[in-house]
Amino acid sequence: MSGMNRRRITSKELAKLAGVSSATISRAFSPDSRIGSATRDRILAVAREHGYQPNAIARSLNNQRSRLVALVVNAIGNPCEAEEQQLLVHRLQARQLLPIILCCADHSDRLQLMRLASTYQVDHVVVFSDMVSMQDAVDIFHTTKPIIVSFEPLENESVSSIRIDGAKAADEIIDKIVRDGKKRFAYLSGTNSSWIDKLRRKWFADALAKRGLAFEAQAFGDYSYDSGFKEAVLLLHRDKVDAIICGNDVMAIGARDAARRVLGKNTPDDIAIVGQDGIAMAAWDCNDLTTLSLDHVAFIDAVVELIERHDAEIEGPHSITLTCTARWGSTA
Amino acid sequence: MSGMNRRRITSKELAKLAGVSSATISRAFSPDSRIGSATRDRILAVAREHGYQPNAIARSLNNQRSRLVALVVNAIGNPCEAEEQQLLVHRLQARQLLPIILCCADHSDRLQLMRLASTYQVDHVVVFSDMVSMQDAVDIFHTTKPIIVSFEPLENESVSSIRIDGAKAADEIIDKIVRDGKKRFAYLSGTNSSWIDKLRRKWFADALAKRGLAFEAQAFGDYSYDSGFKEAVLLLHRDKVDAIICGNDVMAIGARDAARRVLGKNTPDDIAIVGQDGIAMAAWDCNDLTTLSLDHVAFIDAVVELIERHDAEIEGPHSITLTCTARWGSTA
DNA sequence: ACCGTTTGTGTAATCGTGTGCACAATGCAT
DNA sequence: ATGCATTGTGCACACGATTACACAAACGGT
Repeated sequence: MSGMNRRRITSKELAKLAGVSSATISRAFSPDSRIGSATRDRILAVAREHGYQPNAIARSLNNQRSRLVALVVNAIGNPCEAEEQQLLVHRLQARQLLPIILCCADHSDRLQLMRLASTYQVDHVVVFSDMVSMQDAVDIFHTTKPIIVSFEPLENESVSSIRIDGAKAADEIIDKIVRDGKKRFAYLSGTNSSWIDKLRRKWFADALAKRGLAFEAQAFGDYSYDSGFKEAVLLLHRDKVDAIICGNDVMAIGARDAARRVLGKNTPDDIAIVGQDGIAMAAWDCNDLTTLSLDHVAFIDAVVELIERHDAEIEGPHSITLTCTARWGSTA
Repeated sequence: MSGMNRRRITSKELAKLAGVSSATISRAFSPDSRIGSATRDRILAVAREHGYQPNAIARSLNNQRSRLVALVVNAIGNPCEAEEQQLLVHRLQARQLLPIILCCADHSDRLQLMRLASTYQVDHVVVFSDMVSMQDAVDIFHTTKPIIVSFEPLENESVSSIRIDGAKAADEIIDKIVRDGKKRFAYLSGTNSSWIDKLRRKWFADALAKRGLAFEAQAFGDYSYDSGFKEAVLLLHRDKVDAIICGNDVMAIGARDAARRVLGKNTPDDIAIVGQDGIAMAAWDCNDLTTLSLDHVAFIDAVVELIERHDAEIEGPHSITLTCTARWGSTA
């Protein structure tokens, strides 16, 4: 039992050992299939003894279903996505689906990476990353309708999507900050080219416009703590803003640290800082961030619902909309 | 080109379209194989036109190599592992290997999960998690020698391992804290049953013993911020300790917050707090943690080296040892 | 005793590639 | 012109499972 056997036993060999045909072996492992219960028990016993498990690769080839799911993400470590990734992986595993992670952030040729995954005949594709275009995803996985996490309405027949709406929550947050007397707002983007970032910014810009205000400055980071820290120093020192809306929570923490450490300004009295995502870390005592938050569980529920709908071969694209809420901390 | 075609084209169909046999199609996609360059160009053109890519599942079945790698981890979100996971996934992708994540933390039956992955004939297995035993990993992936991230010397023929040694760094850290006048030490474990945790604790316990001291209290958390916070309150209030060594950085941050918030004690004057892992967040200005740190890049380099050695079919187990270093912050 | 149905099993085809072998065509040296 | 090495291509089988079909055995009802 222990140690390393060079080769894995096949159904045909097991068949010989159990004195049956390989078809019967297969049936022993298919829950509802015509087979004598005595035979099944005997086969399972012999199988266990020899460490036999049906080869999923061969089964996938025959079935035309791999039970693999491609998850296209920006990065793994980034907490904004990590909590959702963790939840989704858990839900997939419970359904006996295996996730293949495609990590876009540091891979030079994202399209080639997606093509590689598509050759593995993945059953589902979930695109979390805003670094790949919807059209590329559709073209590359042309037999597998992708599920796109989108912030804007996508009108594409070949895509199911989850839309996220934070307009109302952004309005509440801006309302509070303006009533607190802040006047000069800046937006700290996570990237300079992503449509997700553009839409998030629009939620806050609209809320400001409603009150006759606008962003007086804008900076571009890379969703990291360090970039939040560095850009905030510039915004506070050069542009003299007194409120910074950040593209995610991690940059917001960096910005808060920069304000406190470099300029000696504290939240929320001297300046207001707002994050986005609602990661667990934002609620830690040392951070206590005000943030535009999304219910991660509801979010992943929506993804799973789309996957199931897809599994059941219900035709047509489908779209689910989720709304963000404001989570209040002591930074705004 | 755009939109969704129900079925994927096969090599036989493409063969008909290009006026060759399916064997020639296959050769067109194999870099060094005897084929006329004119034929290859023509085939690749037709393939591109029809969106043909060879089916990796079928190829794997034929090749006996899947180019899939199973990564057995505790969780995805947990920053301790996330940085390394990110690095490793990047390196794998550069080698055209696809990672399948097995997430142990929240899955009730970890062994079944590993068995599922093993049916996909993964080429390599990397076990990061301390929640599965070495023997289970060897038994389940009996044709695939696993690579185990271990903290103790493993003498098993069927395993390659990476050992991590933090004894010297722990000694340096304890030395500093003792010279600062601290006397009552506590250890805050991440789990109550893991051998990784036991060994980490031993590094510090040995360093204390060398100075005629010992841990006066021990608590068990779950590697999370909240558990660090809660257990630290108990340790400080009930056991009156003045130094807490934590099983990872995240719990250390929780403990620091608890000390400051609940008991009004500050580091490093009133109490000393030490983390482990050396995650990026530990170095953030708001944390500035003293921590037993591991060079993540060197660590992943070692993993990749073992994978390559395994790929080249170099026989025999191999083991690489890495040493931790102390990273000084303002908490101890 | 006969017929229809149900049950259990084997045979053989299939999924889409890769590759050893055979063989024709070409190039080169004598 | 002959012999030999090289190149390019097709045929056919293997990889390891699933499953439609066929068929024998068992069973129940009249």
